[in-house]
Amino acid sequence: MAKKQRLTGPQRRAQLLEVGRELFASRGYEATSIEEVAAKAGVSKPIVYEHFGAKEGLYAAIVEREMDGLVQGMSDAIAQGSARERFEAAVLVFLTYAKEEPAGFAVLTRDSPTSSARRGLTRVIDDLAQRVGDIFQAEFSRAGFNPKVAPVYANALVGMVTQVGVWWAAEGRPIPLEHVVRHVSALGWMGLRHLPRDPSASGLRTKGKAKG
Amino acid sequence: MAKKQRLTGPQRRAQLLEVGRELFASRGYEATSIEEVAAKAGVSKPIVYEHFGAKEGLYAAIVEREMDGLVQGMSDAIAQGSARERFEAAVLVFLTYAKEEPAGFAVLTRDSPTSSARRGLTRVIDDLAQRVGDIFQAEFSRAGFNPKVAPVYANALVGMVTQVGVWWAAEGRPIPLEHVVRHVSALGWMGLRHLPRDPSASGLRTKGKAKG
DNA sequence: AACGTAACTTACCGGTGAGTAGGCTACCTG
DNA sequence: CAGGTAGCCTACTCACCGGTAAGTTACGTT
Repeated sequence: MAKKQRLTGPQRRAQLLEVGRELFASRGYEATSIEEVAAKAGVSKPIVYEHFGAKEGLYAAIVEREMDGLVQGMSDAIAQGSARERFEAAVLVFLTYAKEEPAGFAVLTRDSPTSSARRGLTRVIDDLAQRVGDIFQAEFSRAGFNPKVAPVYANALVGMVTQVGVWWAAEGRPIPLEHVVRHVSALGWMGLRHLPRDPSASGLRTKGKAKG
Repeated sequence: MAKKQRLTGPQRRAQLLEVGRELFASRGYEATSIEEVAAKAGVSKPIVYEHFGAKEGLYAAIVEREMDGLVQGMSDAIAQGSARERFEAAVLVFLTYAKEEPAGFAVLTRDSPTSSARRGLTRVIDDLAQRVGDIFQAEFSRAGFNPKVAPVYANALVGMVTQVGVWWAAEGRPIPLEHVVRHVSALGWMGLRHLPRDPSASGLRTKGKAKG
């Protein structure tokens, strides 16, 4: 136990976000109690309410922070390059995030509280898919495809990467990050039909942080 | 309100499974109470416990039934045909299930109870991915690929179809089933690179029920 | 009609967890 | 040192929910 010490408001707030993220990640929203969060932060319950108002407030703040970091990283990744390079870069950023921020990743892939039912799409990943969908929509129109089906592809790709990330994390990352990125990229880009026996050569840049 | 009427054991059990499925689907596991299930079935709490022992028992029974139906349908679908045909057939069965059994689909894609932590893999979809992975493993070895990466592809494909299904259902199915199947199949088979402008001709059979 | 039993009920216990009222304490400032 | 205030705590309330004990009612069978 660290020495019980008074923190400033912002410091305590940041610590609570961190602790809450860990707990929501491992237990899920409903199964995590504010009491637990407070205890793990070495503080009493009302402090949490002072900072975040309610349980959902804490959850929302955590999700928003994670979302921003991830989306920011992905936006940077797809800013330039060929279509394929941008695709690979996006996969790389996503899986890097899954690796380096496992708790944040777990929160984003888990269920949200039932009450926050924003416009039918409840899960957070849907939000990400929608952002990708917006990008696709533009590209599709430009390339002469029917833009109405853009969300299908956006959701397919996001779901693909997400599920791989979930499996990879749950399994203790049995395969190096770069290999996973290459295989997923190969599948997304070339499809099952033209899978290369060893998908390696692709001018892949190996750096890329997800959080700002 | 229907006339309050005594049912036989099996009848009541079936009704409780149905009611429970609906509630778990819309609220999630933790946020659904047995009292709610009992009330919606027009019956008192102990009846539920008589049939299923505990809350998790009811949940497990529901999940198992849904899983069996879905996996059965998919097994049938991939029993014969070329690789591509089997792939398309599997996608068709999966999305047909999402369409015709929305509640069951929602239960399967939602979070599971935290306590049933079977060896790290908690979510049900992971289970499905594993079954697909087993199939892939064999095919990969046969085709001279590294079987260790088979799960990557299995999870990628399952995640792809799942997320499309979630989006499609949440959005009120804005696109006909056959179109979604064709686009997803095209992406999975040919990749982003060789997307056909109108992925239609493919000898797709349009029937296929998920449940037995 | 008497009986057995399957279906069902009321009424409770114990525990947990969200959220709050009101007070205490360390520290900075004049 | 006086006083304000930011950070913090104890001690509740209230509601809900999982699970159970014990008793009641409908109904087919002999």
